Amino acid sequence: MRIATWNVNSLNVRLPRVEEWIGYAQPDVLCMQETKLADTAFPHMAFEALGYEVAHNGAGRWNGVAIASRVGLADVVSGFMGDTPPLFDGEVQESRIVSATCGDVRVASVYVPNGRALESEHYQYKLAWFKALREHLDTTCDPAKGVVVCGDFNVAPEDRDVWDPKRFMKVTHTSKPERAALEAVQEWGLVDAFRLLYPQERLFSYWDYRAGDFHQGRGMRIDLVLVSQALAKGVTWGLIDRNARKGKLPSDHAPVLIDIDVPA
DNA sequence: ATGCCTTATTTCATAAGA
Repeated sequence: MRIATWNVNSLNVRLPRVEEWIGYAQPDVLCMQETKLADTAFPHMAFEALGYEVAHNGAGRWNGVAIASRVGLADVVSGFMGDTPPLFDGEVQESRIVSATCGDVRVASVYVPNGRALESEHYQYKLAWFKALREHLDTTCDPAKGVVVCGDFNVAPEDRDVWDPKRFMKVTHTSKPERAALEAVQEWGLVDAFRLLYPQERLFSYWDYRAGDFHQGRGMRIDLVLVSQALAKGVTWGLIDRNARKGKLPSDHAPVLIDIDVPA
């Protein structure tokens, strides 16, 4: 199974690039984030034409996550669970996770809140959201089975996952609490598939649009494919498709794809 | 030291991203 994750930064704008990419990357499952679409506006026909079923959780304007699959799409769940209590008083439920069973694998597409700044209430929300993700896994998934949680985690797991750690001292995406929150999710029973394939490499999945950051190599690795132990043994190949960040109207993120021999 | 760009919308200005 070839599974991929891509923060598309508006599927309205990016649909031609996504269609092109599906054409040559041929993912079995493509998780997308920041579709910025309402469910009613999702371009289902474009994906059906390519042989994919899609589960989408979106309210328009902000956020929005999707799973496109050509190996089946069952038991779709939008959000954490039907009756997840709000993370804080007055929370507007945001569209940041959708789950589905594709083939024999339970897949989640996640878009972790940005956090904005260490002193921001949005940072506290980010940490709370991570905790809710862990609880979601605890209550709805089995770590002994085939599980993939992929998406834009808005956390660089280690210093080597940012272009210059010195410049990430007092900002989000690299702080200890954020990394601990990500680790708590991984401790449920998930490993970073990219690091299985590339133990040392410093490769990135996001580059700011500004200041030529992409061509200067000023990036971060914040888009992750986390796989359960049962699947980790079957990870055979993968890459971050840096070419998809080039050219006309690119997303600011590149897709990450991973090939897995899924045990029967 | 900071912004640089891109997107969507309650659009010709603002919010958000990371």
